[in-house]
Amino acid sequence: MGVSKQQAEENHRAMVDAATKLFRERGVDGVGLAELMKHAGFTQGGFYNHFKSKDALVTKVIETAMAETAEEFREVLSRPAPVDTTCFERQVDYYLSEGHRDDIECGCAVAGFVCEVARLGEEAQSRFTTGLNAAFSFLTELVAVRAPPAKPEKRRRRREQAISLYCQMMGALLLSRSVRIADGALSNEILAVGRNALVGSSKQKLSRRPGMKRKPKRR
Amino acid sequence: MGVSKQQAEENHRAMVDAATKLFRERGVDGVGLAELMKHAGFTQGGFYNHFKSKDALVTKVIETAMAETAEEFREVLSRPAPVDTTCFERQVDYYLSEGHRDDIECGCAVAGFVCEVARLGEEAQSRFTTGLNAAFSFLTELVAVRAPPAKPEKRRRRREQAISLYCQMMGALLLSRSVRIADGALSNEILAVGRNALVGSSKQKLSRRPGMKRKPKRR
DNA sequence: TGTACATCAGTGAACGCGCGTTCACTGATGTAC
DNA sequence: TGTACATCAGTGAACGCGCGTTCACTGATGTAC
Repeated sequence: MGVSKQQAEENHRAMVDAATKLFRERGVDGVGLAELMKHAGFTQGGFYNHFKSKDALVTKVIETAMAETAEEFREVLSRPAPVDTTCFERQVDYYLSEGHRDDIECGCAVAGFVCEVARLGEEAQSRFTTGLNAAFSFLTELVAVRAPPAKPEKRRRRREQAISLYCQMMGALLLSRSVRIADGALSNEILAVGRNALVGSSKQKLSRRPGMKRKPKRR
Repeated sequence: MGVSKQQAEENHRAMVDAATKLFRERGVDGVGLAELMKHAGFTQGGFYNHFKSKDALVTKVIETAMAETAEEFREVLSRPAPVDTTCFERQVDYYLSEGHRDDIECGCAVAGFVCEVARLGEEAQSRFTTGLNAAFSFLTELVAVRAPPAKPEKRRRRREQAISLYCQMMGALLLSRSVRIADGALSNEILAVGRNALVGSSKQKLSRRPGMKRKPKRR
């Protein structure tokens, strides 16, 4: 009742943040506006001062979550890590970590919404697609480290590798999450297999290249 | 109003079938019992003659869908296909086909429920996990064709390949489905990349093995 | 084999409840003078 | 700078609606004799 414009903006963000977490955890249909507003710290009537419908909120959530995921991808690379790990390895290790698996509320938005997005509004689907394309572009740059600097015409091949990488990482993350409660050991195995297949095999490929010896610092 | 036991069993199956399709299409929370019963050809009151709750139906749906998926996997291999394709290739080609992508109602149950299962009841999660393990076992046998008959101690390695394969196939299928409406070209690209990464690279590996020439019938 | 009756799948109305959305109201913010 | 007032974020009650579930009832099925 009587709130500064700045405060109103902060409150708006609180609603989006609460929705992002709750939607990922329980699905869009599994969360009511009253509960959502309560989580954000308000009563339900105020919702329509900020969004014209639940659908509009969903669109905003997808857009925000995809942007935050892009941010997270970049941030992973700036974290302290063993000097002998490549960007690629660090990304895979993060994505397929138990921490990321358990953090459904805040993890990769693609994994969080991939199964719901086809049922959401047109705008939400559009934002999701834009975000996914951005993620593919980001990874396309990243996979370059797996091979010698590629010629321009190899860019297409690198994009294929990036898409393939994302499919495998996300698939492993989702499967790992799906059995986590019922079979924690299987859940961990899936993560480990994913890491090994992506990082392990990339190292194998490097070390197996004819005439190339495994450098000690590459371990 | 007065129905033979056999008819009642058929009706039961009709309810499960309708639920399986609707749940995959719109999610468990997105389908009400009244609509569900109508799709199965009945009025909503009769539901509780067959299930003690919606949750019990969900458990039955997961169990049934996982079993049908296993059936489907086996059936794919018995379909007519070019004689020079391996079982592995046929499975990948089916899984990453546009037909399978578009057939959300009846396709792979793992892909259909993977994002929802962690929110479902304990029993449903248990059935899902059992089915996923069965799928891993099935694929473990299948990936053997990618390499020479493995020694017993290589079984672990084949299981890893199978899990990795499923992650990649399912990841590609889900991503392809998620952007299908908003960007059909990207959706198709994801499928194609997945097929190429799995089947293409396996052929490359085979053909690249030192001193081994590509056999014509292997194409 | 024929008759009487218990069973139970299916009907359709009703239950309380939470959903998304609307609305009259409040009162601090922030603008106009 | 001080005063008067329009704005609008937030409140909380209310709306119609569809949800999951319950229930009295129907009547063909299938069993007991």
